[in-house]
Amino acid sequence: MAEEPSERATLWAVARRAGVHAATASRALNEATRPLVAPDTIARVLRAARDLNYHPNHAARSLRTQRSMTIGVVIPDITNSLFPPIVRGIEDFLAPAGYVALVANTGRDVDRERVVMREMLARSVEGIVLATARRDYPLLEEPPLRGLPVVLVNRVTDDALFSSVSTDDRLGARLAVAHLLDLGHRRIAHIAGPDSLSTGFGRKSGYLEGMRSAGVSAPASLLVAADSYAEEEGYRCASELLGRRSPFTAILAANDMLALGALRALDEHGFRCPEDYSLVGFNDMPLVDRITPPLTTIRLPQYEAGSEAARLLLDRIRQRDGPVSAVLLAPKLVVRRSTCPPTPV
Amino acid sequence: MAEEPSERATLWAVARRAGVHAATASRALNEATRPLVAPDTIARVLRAARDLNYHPNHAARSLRTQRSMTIGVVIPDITNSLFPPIVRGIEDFLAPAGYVALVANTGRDVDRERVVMREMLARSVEGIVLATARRDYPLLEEPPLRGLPVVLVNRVTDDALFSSVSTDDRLGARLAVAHLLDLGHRRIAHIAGPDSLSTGFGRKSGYLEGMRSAGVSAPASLLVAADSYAEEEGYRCASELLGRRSPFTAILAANDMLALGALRALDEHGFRCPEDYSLVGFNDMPLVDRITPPLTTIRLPQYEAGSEAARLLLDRIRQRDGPVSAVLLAPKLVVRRSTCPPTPV
DNA sequence: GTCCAGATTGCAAACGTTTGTTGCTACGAG
DNA sequence: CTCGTAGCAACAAACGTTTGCAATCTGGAC
Repeated sequence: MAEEPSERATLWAVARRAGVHAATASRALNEATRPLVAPDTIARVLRAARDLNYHPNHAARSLRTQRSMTIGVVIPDITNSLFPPIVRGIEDFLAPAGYVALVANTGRDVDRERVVMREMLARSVEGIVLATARRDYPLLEEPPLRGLPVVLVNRVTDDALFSSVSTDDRLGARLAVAHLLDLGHRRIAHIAGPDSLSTGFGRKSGYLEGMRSAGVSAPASLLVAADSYAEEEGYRCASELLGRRSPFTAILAANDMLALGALRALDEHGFRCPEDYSLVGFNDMPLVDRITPPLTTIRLPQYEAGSEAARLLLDRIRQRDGPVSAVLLAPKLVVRRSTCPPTPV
Repeated sequence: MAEEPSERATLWAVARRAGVHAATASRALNEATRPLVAPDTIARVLRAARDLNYHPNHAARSLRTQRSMTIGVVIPDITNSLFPPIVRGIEDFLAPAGYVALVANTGRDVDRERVVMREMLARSVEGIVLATARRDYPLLEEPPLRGLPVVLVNRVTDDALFSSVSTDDRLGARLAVAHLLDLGHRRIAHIAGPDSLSTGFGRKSGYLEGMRSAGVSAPASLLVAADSYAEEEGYRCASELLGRRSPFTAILAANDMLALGALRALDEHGFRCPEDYSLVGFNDMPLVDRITPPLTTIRLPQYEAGSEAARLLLDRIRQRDGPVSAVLLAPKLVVRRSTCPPTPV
């Protein structure tokens, strides 16, 4: 009775116990090849495998089949609350398919991205989900990535060389602008995100479109560009807007962190939100509904973006020459209390 | 000139180009065995490897060396802001050592944990960092994990069978209690976390110790237990406290989410924080400094906990029979505006 | 009775490394 | 001049799978 399965059971062990050749055991164990083997042999093999608590050696299988059942996920920073839901979406979709994700944080460092992708290639990932794209992103065309399935998420490149899943940033910004216009605002400022990112650029475009199509002017004096999505930048940009001579009654920030910075600036200048200035953010980060005032913002379907990206990637892995598709998800305006009609002068 | 490195270069290709045997190339490429080969041979091999853009096949190496250079990380939910810093701490420590982390979310489902660990074992992880431990956690003693290096992080088990890294929860709670006592509070209520988790239990113990050692009574009427760390539970527990006939002037919640729920309860009952009730949380989640009122809380060194856990795990992987150590990190009281002296009646 | 098709299974070669062992060369000591 | 030895490189055998091909067997049609 001395069970001693301390060493991991090998396929040969299973085969021997079932009284067959390893090749037969292999065929019996794999769904796809199972029809090739006789029913009672299948039963014997399965039983032996269970008895020995057999689990196939992943490395050996990878080596033989050239498939790692692993995909890479490259994000700027998991600590940024935008990304955890995306990562979960990816993993939850991947898991049932037997895939597993290698997640790497690269900050905003392109060199680091290069290193990380090499490392992933060394581990033979079958594809990569990339959340670090810039609008112009030559990295993707460098040789090491040649032919590797890639799906962009959240941020996209200008040229649609790769499949992507993103939120309709222009639409989101237009929704926000429309909301402010509805409330009666006309002088609406915009703290734009980096032009190099599709999110920054798209939201700015949406803002401009929204204003223009309503026949409201959006002069340069109402526009200020943030260098990054950091709270500090929001503070700086809002302060700059307030310092300009151009009056406004509302601010649309390109994301919630910028909005939080702007809120702090308003506060320190002795202004109240929303009474003096309405404020709209972007992303609907956790807890922005609990700050003062609860932030009106644009909600992005992040989890769906993640799982959709994973779906696209698996499609592409299974069918290398499939179509390149750019999925646009719809954002949603969430009205809270950081916006109200402008106070009449 | 027709460079055609489309197929991944193999070690043999490198060897051939350098005019040596694959074995020699292997030795030249690996730090540890490099001294065995002649200097100019090393140079030739290195050069050939660079020319061909050679990257060793991970699966083949794993198969041969029986080492996957991969560790598993099991957490309840990456979407919970407590965990991203921990995961980063782990990954940042692992990366320089050439290791990579497989991260899995299991929710609060023990069966899922089992499945996930099996999957990890199938991929031959060399160790596991576990953030899902309960105080009584038989799963760890089941055969599949036999002998696999495991390090617990954040939550620990009662019996110190495995190395662990956690914050000193008792100390944290005592700091919070001391702070409230300093302010003059005497009737301090506690919304405790689940007793099944070391965090819930430890913080409750710390609360009781803190009260007792100051000679202040902590009757059962001031204690209420949450079933989970959900905001909703905080709301329920605070409402229950308010409904009881036992007066109090401050609440120590076992974490920030519970505190947020409590805050909502106070609000809905028409009480103000901190004027009517002081409130202390635990964790210092992002943005709790921006809510109203900014939350006084206990900050945990999460990133350090992660990297420390990774360090312990690597130690153990390299030296299987090393000592079992339980690292306790020091929490820190962060005073904000949700606490103030009790208002005299 | 012969032959063929179909159903099962076994055989053996790969996949790309690492590493124990052996073989070669040259050099210094005796 | 011989021998031992050090330094270096090659050989070959693994690691645990999968899979094309060949081999065996069965039963049925002619």
